[in-house]
Amino acid sequence: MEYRKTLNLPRTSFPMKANLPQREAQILNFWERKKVYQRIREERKGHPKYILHDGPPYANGNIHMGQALNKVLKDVVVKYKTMQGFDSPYIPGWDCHGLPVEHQLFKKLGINKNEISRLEFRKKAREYALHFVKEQRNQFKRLGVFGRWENPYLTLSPSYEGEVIGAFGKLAQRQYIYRGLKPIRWCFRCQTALAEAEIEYKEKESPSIYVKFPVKDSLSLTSSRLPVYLLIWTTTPWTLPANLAVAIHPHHLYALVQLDKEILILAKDRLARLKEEIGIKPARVVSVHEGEKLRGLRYKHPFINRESEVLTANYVSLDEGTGCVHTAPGHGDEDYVLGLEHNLPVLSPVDGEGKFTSQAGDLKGIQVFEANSLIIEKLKQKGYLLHHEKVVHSYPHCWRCGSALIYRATPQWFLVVDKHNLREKAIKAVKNEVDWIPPVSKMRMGSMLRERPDWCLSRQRYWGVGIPAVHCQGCGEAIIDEEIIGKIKNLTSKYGSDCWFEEPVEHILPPGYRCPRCGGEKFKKEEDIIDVWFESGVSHQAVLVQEETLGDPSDLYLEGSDQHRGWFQTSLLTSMALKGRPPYRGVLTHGFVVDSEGRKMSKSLGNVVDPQEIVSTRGADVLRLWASLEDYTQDIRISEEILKYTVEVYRRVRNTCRFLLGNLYDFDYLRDTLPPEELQDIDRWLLSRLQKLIKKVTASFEKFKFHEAVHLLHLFATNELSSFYFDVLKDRLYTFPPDSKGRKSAQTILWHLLISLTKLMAPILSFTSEEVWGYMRKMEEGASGEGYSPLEESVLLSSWPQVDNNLLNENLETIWKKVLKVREGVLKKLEEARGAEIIRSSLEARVTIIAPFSELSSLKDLGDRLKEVFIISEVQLQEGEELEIRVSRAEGRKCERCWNYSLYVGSDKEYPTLCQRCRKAIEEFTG
RNA sequence: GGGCUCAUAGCUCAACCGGUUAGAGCGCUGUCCUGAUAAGGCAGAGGUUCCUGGUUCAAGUCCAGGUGAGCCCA
Repeated sequence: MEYRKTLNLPRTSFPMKANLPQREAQILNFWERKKVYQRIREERKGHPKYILHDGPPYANGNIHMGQALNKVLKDVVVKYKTMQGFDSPYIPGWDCHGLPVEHQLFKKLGINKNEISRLEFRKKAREYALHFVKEQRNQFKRLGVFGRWENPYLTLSPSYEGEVIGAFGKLAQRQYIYRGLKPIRWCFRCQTALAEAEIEYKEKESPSIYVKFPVKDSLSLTSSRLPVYLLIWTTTPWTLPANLAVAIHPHHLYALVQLDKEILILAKDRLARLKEEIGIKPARVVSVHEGEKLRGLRYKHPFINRESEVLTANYVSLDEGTGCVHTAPGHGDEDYVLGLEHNLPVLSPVDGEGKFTSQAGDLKGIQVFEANSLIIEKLKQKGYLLHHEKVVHSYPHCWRCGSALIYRATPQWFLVVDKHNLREKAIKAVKNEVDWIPPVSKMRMGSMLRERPDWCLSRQRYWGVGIPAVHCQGCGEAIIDEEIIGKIKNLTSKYGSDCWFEEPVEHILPPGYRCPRCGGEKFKKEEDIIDVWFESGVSHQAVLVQEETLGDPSDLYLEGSDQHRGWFQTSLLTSMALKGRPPYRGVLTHGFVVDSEGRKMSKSLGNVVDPQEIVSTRGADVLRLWASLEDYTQDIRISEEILKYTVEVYRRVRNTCRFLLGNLYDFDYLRDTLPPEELQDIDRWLLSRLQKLIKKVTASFEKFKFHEAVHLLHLFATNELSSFYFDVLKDRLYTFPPDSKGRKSAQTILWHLLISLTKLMAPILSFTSEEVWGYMRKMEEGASGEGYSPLEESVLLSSWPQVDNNLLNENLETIWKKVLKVREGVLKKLEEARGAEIIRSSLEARVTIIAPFSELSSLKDLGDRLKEVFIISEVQLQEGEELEIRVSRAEGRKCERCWNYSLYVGSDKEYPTLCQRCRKAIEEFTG
């Protein structure tokens, strides 16, 4: 007889090979068809809310690994909270305005700003942004991310834009907004401001000059009667008319160096190089002073009737120049910031064409680069030029027209960070009102807030929301008026931000409007747009408040660590200023995706990993698992090796599910479940272990430590299930009569396991858990024969497994811990016996355990079960001094059906190849 | 250059307040099974805890410096 057919071997159509790319498509389809996300919303209505507010990714290009990671982490949080019973709607958003779209589009069109009208361009930009919103939406959905995808929030939607203007207006009303000068990169050929991304560095030849600035009260430094000069170095002589300070390093040493008939002040450490490079011949070093000591020293401008003084700054470097840095707040970033600190005016006597204005005196009308030689000549005549040569250096150029750029100060709109103690309040809120994960974020946020300058809100761009200000044509006054802003807000909310640029100014102004300063009647609209960071920064107003399913403040913002300066901060500042509290109760940050060496991804390094490729070759669940496998508080590595490992973990989980499904084919949960007291010891033990797993995994999810949860699940599947419990169970599952108590006891556990594990992994392995869930439902329908399953239609509609304290059994766990310890020793001895060719399969073995009485008792209690636990054919227990394990060949013959060795085999005439146990089973089977 | 941070087996992670011989899983090697089978079991080999110095009876853990890397700013 073919006894194999009398066994209850696993049966399932759940495939071992996942073939995720194809299968996931079907599951996505299932979710869509069954409207699972919508049904979650309906079923959670009225439950406590958990709001994760989506930081809008930029609608430009396909999604990259970082965005994929970010969205998956968000999805894991939302799904977990949902299964925990929260009403956790997720409304994804996109950042649609701004430079990257504008820049990319200009590139694509092959034109510049002057070759297209603003409105025409904006129309194209809109299409461009919306195109990528659509693309990215599909890519995110493909990752299995649940959310209100059909109606996301877009920063270019009229209602959002209206809120942006409203927020700007309110801040202005509360005097947070002012107008000031700030140097920006300027292309005088294109007559436009340029952003960092639009700058190309190219070699350029510039003059390199060393200039002497006469010191006024040199007596404080030296008793010498010789004239004393600060020696500065610059490659932009044309910025000298705007010189308002000399910066030196506070902690470096500066030398007074006597030349022929003069004394120069320069950094001591530069002296040797300068002797070499420009050939100065010092007679002697008069004295040496710490930079700090020279602070406040006054000097005369070399050709303008003006006095300024020496300031100290940490950015002063001794790598080049003289250590005395010519400072023109209107012509450089560092200069500007230093100037702000010392209340220097932002002098910038240069117009949009790059020509000097009347502020530059007799240089008026001369183009700045052409003025270089005139200025050098002037310095020479006055005797202030120490040295002059030419250098070739890397210099910023316009990406479009290729001309050299200049720094030029222009009027900009700012948000004052110190108004009404905003900065202090924000820092306090960071400290006391927000939960930062990981905790170091708190410090980082705090120190960034402490240091940040006022927020420049204006951009000289096309693609964004116009700043709702008007300028009086008569006196040039820039006006922000509550009434005007109210009107713009309404118009914009209805028609979108184009209306600001479309409508003539008269339509916007209230009838008979006059300039509050000069009474003028003619106005023009502000042309600048609002910084996109301001747009996304007010999403708490435009989204959290406006969307009735959400709420303000939110529970969590979850973004990459770059958002400490970005969204976390802009959102915090605007919320503090508008509402006096943060927009979030918690902030979670993750690191950046880097390669196997920990280096960032870049095209030039050739180490870029594409999420879409992972999805199409290995599946979204693999990507989701990868995102959950690593500790995201640090940088997250990805490589072929790591992906292979991820697939291995996935395989283990999948096969565990398959084994469970395969052994439950004839199990009807409602009919066959045994109550705990009727379960076998080992089964109750496993149930206790499962409760602990649920407890630990839940705790990990609560702490957002997904990698911990994954490790726990993987470890459980490997150590407790695959290598022990399942292995032991096989004999009972396969060889016991189908409806025997022993087998049903095992199956009861398997069912518990399957349902719990499937749920525990659902937030992460959403596709696979849904797939498993579907098989479970089908099984249930089949078993009950009623086409009805007690299981929810989707695992994501089900609830998180609860720990059943009644199933926890410390006593059992202690006993089994001992048994497992002994098992370890047995396995080692079995391996030795295998090596000595005494046995091959462990069932060929007979094991004798000699141990002290105290150790022996728990083993004895197991009785016949003990050999099952060791998967051997015979076990003998003996009392002895200390633990000893002996292995020999089992007696008797191998049962053809269960493969156990027994003396009974051969004794039965009817079933000569069976053991006693199988004989009974067979009778049940045939009878 | 400044702010914040990281570095533990080939990989992913552990190691409470400083306290025995730094632990797991995967991978690797060997091996068994062929009734989870493009599965599964067992055993074994892998570590100068990035480097240098210091504090301490004792350092992966604390301190200083260096190297490499990341985010942000300049």
